Amino acid sequence: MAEEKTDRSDDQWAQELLAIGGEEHMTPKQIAILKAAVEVFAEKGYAGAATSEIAQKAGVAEGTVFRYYKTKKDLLISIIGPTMGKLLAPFIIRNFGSVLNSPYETYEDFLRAFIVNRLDFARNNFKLLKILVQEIPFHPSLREQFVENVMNTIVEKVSLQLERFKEKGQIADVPTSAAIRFSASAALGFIMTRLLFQPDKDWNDEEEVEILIRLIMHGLSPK
Amino acid sequence: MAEEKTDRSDDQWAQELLAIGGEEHMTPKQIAILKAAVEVFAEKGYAGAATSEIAQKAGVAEGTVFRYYKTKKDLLISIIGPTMGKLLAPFIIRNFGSVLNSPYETYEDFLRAFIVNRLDFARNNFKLLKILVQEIPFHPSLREQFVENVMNTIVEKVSLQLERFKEKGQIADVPTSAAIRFSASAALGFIMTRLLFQPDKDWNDEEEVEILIRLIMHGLSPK
Amino acid sequence: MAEEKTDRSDDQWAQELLAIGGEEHMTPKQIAILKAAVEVFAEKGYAGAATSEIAQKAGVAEGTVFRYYKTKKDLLISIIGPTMGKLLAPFIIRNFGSVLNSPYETYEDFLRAFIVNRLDFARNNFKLLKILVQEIPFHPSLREQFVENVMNTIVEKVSLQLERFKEKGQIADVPTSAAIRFSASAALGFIMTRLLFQPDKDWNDEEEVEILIRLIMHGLSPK
Amino acid sequence: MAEEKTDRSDDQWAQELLAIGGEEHMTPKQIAILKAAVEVFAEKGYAGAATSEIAQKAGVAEGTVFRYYKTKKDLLISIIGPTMGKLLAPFIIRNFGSVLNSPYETYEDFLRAFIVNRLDFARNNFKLLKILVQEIPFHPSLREQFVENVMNTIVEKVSLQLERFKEKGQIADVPTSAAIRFSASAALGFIMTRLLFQPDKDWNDEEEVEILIRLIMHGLSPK
DNA sequence: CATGAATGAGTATTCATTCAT
DNA sequence: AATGAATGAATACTCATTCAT
Repeated sequence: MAEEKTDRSDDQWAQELLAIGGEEHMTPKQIAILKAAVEVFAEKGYAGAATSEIAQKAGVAEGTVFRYYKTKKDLLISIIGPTMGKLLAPFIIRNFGSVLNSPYETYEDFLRAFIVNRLDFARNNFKLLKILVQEIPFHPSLREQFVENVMNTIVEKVSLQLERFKEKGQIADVPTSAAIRFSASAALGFIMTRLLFQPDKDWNDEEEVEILIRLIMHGLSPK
Repeated sequence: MAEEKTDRSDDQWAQELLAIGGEEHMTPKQIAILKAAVEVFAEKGYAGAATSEIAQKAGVAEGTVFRYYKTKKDLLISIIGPTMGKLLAPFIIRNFGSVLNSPYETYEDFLRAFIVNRLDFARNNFKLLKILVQEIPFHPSLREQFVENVMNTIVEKVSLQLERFKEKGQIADVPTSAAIRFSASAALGFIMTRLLFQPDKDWNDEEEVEILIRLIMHGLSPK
Repeated sequence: MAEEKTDRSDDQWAQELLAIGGEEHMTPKQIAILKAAVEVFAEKGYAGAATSEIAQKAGVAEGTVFRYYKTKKDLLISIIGPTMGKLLAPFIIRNFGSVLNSPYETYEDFLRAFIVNRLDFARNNFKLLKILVQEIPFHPSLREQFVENVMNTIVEKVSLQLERFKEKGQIADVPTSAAIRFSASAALGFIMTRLLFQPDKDWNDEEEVEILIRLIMHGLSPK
Repeated sequence: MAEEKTDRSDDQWAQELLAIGGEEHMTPKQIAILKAAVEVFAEKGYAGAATSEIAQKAGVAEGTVFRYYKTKKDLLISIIGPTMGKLLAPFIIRNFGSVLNSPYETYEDFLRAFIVNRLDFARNNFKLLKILVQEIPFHPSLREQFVENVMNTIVEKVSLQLERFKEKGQIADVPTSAAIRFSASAALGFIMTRLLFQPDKDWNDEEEVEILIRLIMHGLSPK
């Protein structure tokens, strides 16, 4: 649960990278390459990034990059792949097994946990996510993988939860897909505004999250 | 109001391009180049697009591309610039002048008009918007322009409306910025799912919009 | 004797061009093209000059340049050719016919007339000469033409004069070729310093010419 | 004193290049590139030279040229820069320190040493000098550098010598600048005729130099 | 393992020249 | 005669990839 912690310095995603890479069998040079690649891909995009710059930033020779990653695309994939996996982590961990094991009593609790957790993850993996979002449109295989593995998995797992809460009468009787989309959009909109569009604003995260949850749960209509 | 129509074939954005380019004084070749550029930029991204491919797809010689657009970046800007402008169109047109002139009695009406109108625009300008979204991270000048001109304008205009409705007691007393973000996120989430992630699903747009508006207005809580 | 006058404004070589071009059968556009070509060739060199810039500076369409001069090289040659011819003008005019007709009593008089006249010519045709000097190394045909027509002609004509003066005992008994080279070098060195290296210095031309002639005639040895 | 030797084959300037380039740390390929560049620049001029031709003539791939010289202009500068420096060599070496250290008793001796030495240098560095002379008009920075560093240095150093000889009554009382110009013009005129205009003539260099010196010292007047 | 020199296909851009109007 | 749109070969330069050391 390394990514759960807060108060990380900006590029603490280095730790994520180790986890992502499969931990043990990575040499310091390989780690340096991955770190440099994340940096450069995030800044210039895959097509605009030069492997020579990555090598230089990693402090290795140009050829060394290709010793670890046969092609430039391999390097991209070995960054994006694990990042996609990590997006699923909280669901796999927390909801492992059946719905019955779910620790959440209300949808509100579930939402709160989800938003706080993923905001934290996004904060700590900002550059990785930036690459993910930037490159998915240009690599059909990545897109497929993303839709199939990530989106479908999330939708499926959350659907189970949502329907449980619906049955309990905790939430309104709207199509599950619309409800998920609505929740996820509102949450993502906040996370992206928070980290991407206005990162320098003086945010009170806890308060904002509560407002967000209130809006999702009660909408804009007055009591 | 060219972008208001529905049921366009996939690349009917060609018409948009004509309007975007300043209409009358464009030669067929220039139009072909713009169309080809939109196609290729959307598919491969600016950095990954080859001017030679654009020329080939446009059916002109490589040199011809540069007769009309001095640089590759000029070509990008002459696509993105007008697109940004068009994003503002409904606000400028419909809410011209003061808030008092607003034709909307309720926030719900306003929301509905906004979502329908922009969904339609997005449908007809899908590739243009894709380029816009994809390239903004890599061109600081574009980002600035976008934030300053587009986002600030929208936020400002919508703020006025929202506060008017808040005064009327039509919507809850939440911070305006959070309310706007919430509304916009929900709307954008729908539009992107509709067009980007599941374009092939059999959507009933009118119904979906009504559900979406209901969710925004009442949230997920049961009556 | 148009080129004999002094006090010309900087680009009075326009008149030269008319004379050079064969005068009568040139349209205003052709003249404009030639003038523009001289300007651009002098500034950027033949290889670095763009015909489009020449056309623009001449105020004509790009195609028009090629109506008058089939190729870019034609344009260069039609500038350089006549300029080479003009270099010979004073000899052909003044020494027309036999040596006996020569109007000069002493080599000193001849030198003085030559230097003053050619300095004036150089002043009024500065750009033309610049082109000549710059391009001759790169166009073997031009070089041949220059050596054969210009240099040999000058050497031959001056040889006759020089030998006459040598017979008269007016000048020392050195090989004619060395004497010519010596005189021409000293004169050219002054002209180039005067116009090319230090054009802004406050020159007293008459005095300088007298010193130069004294040096050529008497060398550096003290009286 | 590498450049002092005579009887070099045509492109023995290769040795110069090694010295010019900083000697030791040049790979064979880099040397080949420099040699090819000198060849092509001399023949076609900087603007008319194609890097592809340089690469081909050097027997390396196009990319290799740019490994060693980031731009085409870098390549030019790395040829011209050291050549300019070498022009000053004899003054720096021979007249190091003050005028008092000068090894020459008479201006004639000084002239003779200068002409012989520089003729030899020009012979061995013909193409390098050709490039220098050809490109100076088109590169303002080169011109400045040349005037400031080379010309001014030479003029200054020679002025000191000349004035010393003038005081001794060895040479006439003409303005120093005119005397230098006169000497240099006569010498350069000979060197250029010797190497550029009539390289194939059967020259007796020693005799020619003596005549030249006599002309500079005593002019054309008979004894 | 690691290097970095070498490669050559690929890129954006320029420009002399042509030709339909 | 004059135009200027169109061309496409040529140009300087980049970069992912290979390979001998």
